[in-house]
Amino acid sequence: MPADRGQAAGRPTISEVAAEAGVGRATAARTLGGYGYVSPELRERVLAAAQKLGYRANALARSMSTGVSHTLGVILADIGNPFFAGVLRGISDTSRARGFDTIVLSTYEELDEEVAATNVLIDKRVDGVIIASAAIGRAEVAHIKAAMSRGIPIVLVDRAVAALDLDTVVIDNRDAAREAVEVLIAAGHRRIGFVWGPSAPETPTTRRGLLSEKSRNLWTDGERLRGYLDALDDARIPFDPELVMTGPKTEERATEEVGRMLALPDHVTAVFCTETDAVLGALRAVRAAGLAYPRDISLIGFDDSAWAAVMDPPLTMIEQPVHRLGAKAAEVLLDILHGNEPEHEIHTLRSRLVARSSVAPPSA
Amino acid sequence: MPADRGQAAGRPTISEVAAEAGVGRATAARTLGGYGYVSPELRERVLAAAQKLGYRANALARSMSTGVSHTLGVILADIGNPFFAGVLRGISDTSRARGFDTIVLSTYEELDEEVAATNVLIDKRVDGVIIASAAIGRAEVAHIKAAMSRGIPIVLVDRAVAALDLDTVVIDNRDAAREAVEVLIAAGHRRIGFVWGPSAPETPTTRRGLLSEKSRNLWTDGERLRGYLDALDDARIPFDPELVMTGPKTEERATEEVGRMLALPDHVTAVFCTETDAVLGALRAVRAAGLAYPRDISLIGFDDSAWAAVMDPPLTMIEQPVHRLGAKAAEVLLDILHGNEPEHEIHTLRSRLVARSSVAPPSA
DNA sequence: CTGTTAGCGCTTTCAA
DNA sequence: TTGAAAGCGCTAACAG
Repeated sequence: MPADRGQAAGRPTISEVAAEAGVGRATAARTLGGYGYVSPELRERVLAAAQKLGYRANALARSMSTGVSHTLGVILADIGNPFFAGVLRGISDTSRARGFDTIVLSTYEELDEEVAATNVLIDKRVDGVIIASAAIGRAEVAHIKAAMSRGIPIVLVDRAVAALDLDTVVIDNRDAAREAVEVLIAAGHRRIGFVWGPSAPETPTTRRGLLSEKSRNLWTDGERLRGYLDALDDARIPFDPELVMTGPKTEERATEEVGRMLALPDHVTAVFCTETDAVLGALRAVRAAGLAYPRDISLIGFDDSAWAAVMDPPLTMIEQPVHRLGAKAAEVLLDILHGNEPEHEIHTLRSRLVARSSVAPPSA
Repeated sequence: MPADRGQAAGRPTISEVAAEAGVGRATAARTLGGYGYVSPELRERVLAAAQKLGYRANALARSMSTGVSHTLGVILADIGNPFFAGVLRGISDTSRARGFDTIVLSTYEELDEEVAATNVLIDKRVDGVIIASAAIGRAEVAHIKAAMSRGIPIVLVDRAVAALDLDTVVIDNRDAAREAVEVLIAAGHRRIGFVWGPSAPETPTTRRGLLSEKSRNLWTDGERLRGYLDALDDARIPFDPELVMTGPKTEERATEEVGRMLALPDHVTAVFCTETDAVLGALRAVRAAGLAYPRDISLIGFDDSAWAAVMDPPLTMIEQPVHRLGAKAAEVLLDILHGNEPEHEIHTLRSRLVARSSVAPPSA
């Protein structure tokens, strides 16, 4: 075996430090590892030797023998999405402060990727995992259950999964959506578009169909749709399937669909958007139709952004506590790692409707 | 030593698989590790045993003996910033495709954090590091040189560091800025604001002061400032320190400063912004002054966004190939890990000025 | 082609 | 208090 296998040039080991200091391996390990008793004298010598050689502990070796890697795994839909980027920042800020680093994997809502990501994290022996899962039904959670049965602490973030008894950090999407739609209703709207709805293979036209698992809603999407329906029900406004967008969840599609809703004989006078790209699409449709908000149409959307505030007029948006969402998830996970493992619960954080100027009464 | 130290419940080792299959450790290791020769027959037995026990290789142990962790370290300013989130996505997409995962650390432009992050990555024995360094002078690169001397391959992204001979992936910030300012000049502007400039302790009023190291420009900021100056020089427009923002780089400050430039007797008729938040601040200042773009003032900014396209009027912006920046950095690093290590070079990617509607001739 | 054996660098008993 | 020695799970010589 080549002498330098596994160690590049100039990476002294604890044995070398011990030799340099003229003490035993264990003594060096104790002082450098910060555990056990060591006389001040030897301690000094070891420290000096370590300093001289530029010693840095090999975290891998340490993890091997302690079984703790001080690394957390994070599985998200898309690290390039501002929402998840914010969540990740929350996670990494708080875990870093407690001495943990993070390995992040994006799934792009692909269940296969999620499974693969889970396996990677298991293999790398992360101490715990935070995951925004795309899993919906019981049939899709096998990989998570497998990880659980291996004793890996897991906390869910952004999306709850009914089939899993796990700590979960979310906002009340249903309530947030209901509140937003209520604002629209209070302003006098009755024809309110919903963008975007489920990307079902075939367009469901009933409430049941819309909410069914087959239409493959993400949990958040389903909740937001329910909130929309709640508000309609409370105001006794009949549900009209023509006012909910279906199909691929893209900005382009949202533009088309809002365009369609705007062209209906009994057209929409307001649109509620469940995501940033949906808002963008709606905005384009409004402009393409030669209309202006909030005069001709009112708008409220999910996921506030600094840009929303500088739009003219500024947009009324739902703000999620992105950083806090991640921070809380990390806190809960770290607590579990610290041995505090009470009942698993769902931690619901508060979102906030930021009222600006994209809502007005419907034009006569 | 407790029997289960380092291994949680139900994590079979290769020895257990070997035992179950009734073969030697090495044979099991060979088939599971995918190296060496194993007869089809034994191979089958091992695979079956592994399957039955739910065996997953311990990547940590593997790394210990091979000296390869299949993990890349990434050090960025702020993972919550859309630019870096995009870069990270590029990095993680391409490294993931080649079997590498990433540990990400944010520094918030704090050199201390950058040093700490570097150490963490050294300790965790990542195979290579990609870093957007805040280091400027020779005095600030010790941590990177230390990592280099330890034999860790490093590639720089987004920011070049003159004191370091490393592969570097950037865009030509100077040229991009020059091009943008030239567009403004071509439209007839001569009083062009620059937001934001260096956050020097005291406001430098000379070109030299502005560009000096003491004013602590990030490399990108310095380059963009140079590009601005280049364009001015080419058009023989005198440089006026009053038109460059100084102080903290925040949206609020940008609002103040653009407000000030707008109120000058010989006020600005166009503003060039070097960052998204600067654009946002400028937009607020314009509105606060009761003005409208591009009629009263023209605007061009760095870092295009989907929002910029739906503004009314849409904003002319400089688009950076964020994903590509990250992807290229990862490719270069992975190539080095693969043994291809030609000369270190600076890879300059193309940015693009996306002409929309925020530039018009100055109003008479 | 297979099994034995010796590490990788660290932690942790255990006896001195 | 300190050092010797075993072990974490895997890879890789080497002998058979």
